[in-house]
Amino acid sequence: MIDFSNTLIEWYKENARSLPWRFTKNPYKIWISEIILQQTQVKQGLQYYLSFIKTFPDISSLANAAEDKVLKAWQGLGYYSRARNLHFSAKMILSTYQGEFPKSYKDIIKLKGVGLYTAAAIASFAFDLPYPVVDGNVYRFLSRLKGIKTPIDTSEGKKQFYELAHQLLSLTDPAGHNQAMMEIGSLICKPKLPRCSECPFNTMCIAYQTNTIYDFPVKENKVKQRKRYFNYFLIQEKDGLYITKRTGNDIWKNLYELPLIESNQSVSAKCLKEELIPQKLNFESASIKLLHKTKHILSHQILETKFFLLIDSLENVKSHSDYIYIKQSDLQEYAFPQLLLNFFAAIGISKG
DNA sequence: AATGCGGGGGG
DNA sequence: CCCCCAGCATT
Repeated sequence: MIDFSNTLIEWYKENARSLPWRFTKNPYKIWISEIILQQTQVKQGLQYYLSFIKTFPDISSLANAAEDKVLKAWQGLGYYSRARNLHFSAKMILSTYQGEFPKSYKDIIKLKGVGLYTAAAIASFAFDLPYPVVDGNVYRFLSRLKGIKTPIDTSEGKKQFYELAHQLLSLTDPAGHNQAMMEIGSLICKPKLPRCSECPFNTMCIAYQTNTIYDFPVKENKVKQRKRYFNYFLIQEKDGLYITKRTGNDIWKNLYELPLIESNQSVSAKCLKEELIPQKLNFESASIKLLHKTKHILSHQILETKFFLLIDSLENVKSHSDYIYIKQSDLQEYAFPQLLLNFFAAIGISKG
């Protein structure tokens, strides 16, 4: 296995991308980068990393911030529980570890939002500890290299790939080895059109040698998408409008949005005006007009969304204690889901 | 073991 | 349209 690791690390030295989190041993910065890069590509995460570090340069600045500010820094990136967990864990490091980032794998993995992959990444990159990283890139690379057909999304598969990665891991340079495993998966052993001719392992790669690269990795789980119907209401007053905070265990928890009625099918303006708005918002004499219509795709939900301009008496609006009146110019102070940002941009009210 | 959680990109 | 991406928490 020494040969494998040496070849891998040599390849990495020649081909690694220059990325900001690769020039630091600061566990805080490495932590932030790893959380941002969960299920997120480098191209999309890079700017968020730079601005996040600028806004929250260290553990205490993150821990002492309001959650709204942390979510605002995360706006548009998705999987917002990552931001909430980062904030929670920063406070936890302050109170439990006196502000010093934990140095052992067993303490690192106790942080909320840090699982097997991220703990191994932080432990190896920041502290040179010999824990193997197994992410999507590594699954793909190793499954092709060894011709492993165990589905990667089963506990048996996870165990098998973790053990293989552990067995291959360099003990002299676990950090470089781990970076290299993911980088070769990302740059060479890509899902589509992998660059096998440039791969230093092509002569020993089972998938390449048997011309079956697209048979790997094997996955079992099928994702089903749920359809939902959102009806949003733009309620304007003077130079401002009403927004509300999403609570509860659903998408976009703790982000802001417009007053909403969710229906179980597509509904007309007439139906909203005559039935749903009186029923759910208690507005008896609202007049509404369709402004914008869109389909927003999440990985697991399809949101058929309509936006209406709603006009009603001020007393009715104000009776909703969870509606917050803000000036349009203050929209940028609040974190909105991408769906709402798209709407604001489409009708030209402010740039969030 | 199964499910929920965003959003962008590529073929 | 499809699948993929530096995963994790909850149940």
